[in-house]
Amino acid sequence: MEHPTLDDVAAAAGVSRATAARALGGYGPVSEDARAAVFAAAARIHYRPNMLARSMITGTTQTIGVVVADIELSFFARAVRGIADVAQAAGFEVILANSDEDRAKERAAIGVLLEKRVDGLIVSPSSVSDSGHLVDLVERGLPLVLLDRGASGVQCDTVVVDNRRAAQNAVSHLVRLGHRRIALIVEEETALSATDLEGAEPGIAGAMTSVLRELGWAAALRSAGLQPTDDLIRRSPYDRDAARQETAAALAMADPPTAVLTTDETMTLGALDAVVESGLAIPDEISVIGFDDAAWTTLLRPPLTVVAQPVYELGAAAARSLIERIGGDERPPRLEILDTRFLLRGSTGPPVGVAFSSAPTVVSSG
Amino acid sequence: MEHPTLDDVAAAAGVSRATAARALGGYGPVSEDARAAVFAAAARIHYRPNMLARSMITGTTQTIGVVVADIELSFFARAVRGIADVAQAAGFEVILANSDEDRAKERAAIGVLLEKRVDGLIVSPSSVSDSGHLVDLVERGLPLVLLDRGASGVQCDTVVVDNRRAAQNAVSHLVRLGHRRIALIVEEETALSATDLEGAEPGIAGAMTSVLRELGWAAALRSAGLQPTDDLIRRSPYDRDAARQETAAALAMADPPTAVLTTDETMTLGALDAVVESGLAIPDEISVIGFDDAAWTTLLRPPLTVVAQPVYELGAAAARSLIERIGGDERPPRLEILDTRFLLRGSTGPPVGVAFSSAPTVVSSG
DNA sequence: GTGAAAGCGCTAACAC
DNA sequence: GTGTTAGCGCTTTCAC
Repeated sequence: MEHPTLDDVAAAAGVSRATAARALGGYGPVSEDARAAVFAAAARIHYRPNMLARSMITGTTQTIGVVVADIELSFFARAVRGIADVAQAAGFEVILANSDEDRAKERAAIGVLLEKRVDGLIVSPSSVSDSGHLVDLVERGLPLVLLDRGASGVQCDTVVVDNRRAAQNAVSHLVRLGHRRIALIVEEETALSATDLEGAEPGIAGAMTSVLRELGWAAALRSAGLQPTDDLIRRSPYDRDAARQETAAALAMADPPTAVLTTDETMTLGALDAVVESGLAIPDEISVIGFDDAAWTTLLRPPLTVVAQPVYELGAAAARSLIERIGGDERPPRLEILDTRFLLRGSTGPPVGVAFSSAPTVVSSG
Repeated sequence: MEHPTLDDVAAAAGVSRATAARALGGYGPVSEDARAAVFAAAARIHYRPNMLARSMITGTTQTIGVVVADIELSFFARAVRGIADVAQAAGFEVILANSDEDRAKERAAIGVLLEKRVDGLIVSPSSVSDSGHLVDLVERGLPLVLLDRGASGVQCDTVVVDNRRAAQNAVSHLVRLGHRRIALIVEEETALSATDLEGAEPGIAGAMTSVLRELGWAAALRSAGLQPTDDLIRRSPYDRDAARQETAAALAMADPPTAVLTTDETMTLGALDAVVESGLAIPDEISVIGFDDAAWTTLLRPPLTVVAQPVYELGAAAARSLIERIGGDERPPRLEILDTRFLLRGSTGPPVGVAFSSAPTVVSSG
């Protein structure tokens, strides 16, 4: 039989459809004999409930939609694994869509997910400001959790790290080592970096991660009496080779940086390409701090000092929140902020000509 | 309105349900006026078709199930991206499940996917021999494509690379350089490596990739008159640190290898950990070839020589096949073999005491 | 404890 | 061209 139905089971067991449904569904009263007969029949004819039919009635599909920029990036791959594990343990499946940071793709993907009647959505929004479609979701009452970044005006659970502070800590470490020229290799924001950066500082989830990391970098410099000048901000298309070029340009300046911070794995790879190419010794001639603790960072000699995000946990936490919401949790939206860790390894040291000193005097003398 | 239905649209447009359906579905004859009215009404009340209801009738969900070992591994992340791109372009969504190479999880995942009535499945089977559940799928007529590995007795499209030959080529290169002690760092197969390795050699997709790579390694040695002895095969749990330990043990032998081949990224990371720890110079004291062209391999000094698989394309090809099958393609099952590339970079060179010679005499003298 | 029957939202015959 | 109608496979009253 192609797809045996409940009727087939009922017929094979010699009971009515209702009885078969009750037995299989484990609800309502069913006699032992009937139960046994139904289960035997179901097994015999390889019955599998049709979730589509069930979903039409119950209104739940036990499916969540996940929209990330690109599953190929290890950040999202790991986060999705966190989501999938929590979802699966709770009896949910995951439909995955890639947005490539493109609003139109994101909107389209969400549209399809809606038509498939997912019970909820986890989205890593491609824009902080252009979030009308997300607001719509919330207004319709569809459970939504934002992952990795916030979206302005969207009243829903959001799971992030404190990107600003994480970057600020990393740069402060460099400042403490005596660095005064600290470059930032950051992906350029297509839309709103400029507006976000002037004016009031966005909240913890009020901008794209790279913008917040840039803010943290700038804040650390300022609080050390240093200027986050334009020549130190190296904006690059989101692409390893572009990052390499920007970094190379930075290193070629008359007054080159003695340290660089990157804002994610792709930028780190490009920056290191340039550093390796330059022949500069790490950390003696140039200190490097990467964002994200990729597996390969410990393989380098010296191993790379990084800002590590709890990536798996970010996904898992998002899934947990979503499932609670699907379960009917009506509490006010939460902003969940997970801790980053600064992993001090070997790629950072005092700049040339500065003997290491734990005293901050080296810094304030600038 | 929570979820406006087709009836709501029809009512709002002042037509019957059938007309609304025809207009929205773009089939059957509809007058211009009616069309316009229906579309206007649909937009006004934010109508979205309920795919569940549609699927119940059409028998197609426009959804494919994908079961891989672990989306967190960059191999699968990239393959899934290939799948998702092709699927999405053809109007399909992807439901993702991780099996962790566990047959029970794989079976369970497929079961759920079946209940959700996916139109087809792409599976990276966790076992080559225990494939009854996959045979069932094929017998039921559900489109199935195997990714990265075959499964015995399963008559369906399979997309792989020639792992045996890829490994053989890599090792042959080392042999040509003059190496006579070439270790293999390979994940241990829980079940069937032993049986697979004695007896007749399995076909191109007749075993797990690591087994085939091992076979290739052994074949290359034998055809150079060398013995693939047990001390050179280093079987490790699938874990970076375990691979490091096995590699360290190999390097500590009285007669240590002068070259090592690994069988995937995780093994490569562990092996390199050990090599770096040992202080041996690459390639002067030890040559290394990795399997899979991870992004970081070009960052190392020297950059790593690797066997590169067309990972994205593997996924894309699987999705293409699957969608053809879903579309009714009834041709006999195909085995699609994509080409690997041997990327000669800096981590390979002649062994200590062997001046480089392009003549194979160095080899045959062994 | 069990069965008959209604109906989820849609498509697809089938009449008009 | 348009409307009416019968289901898809299931859950869930409601009688018995």
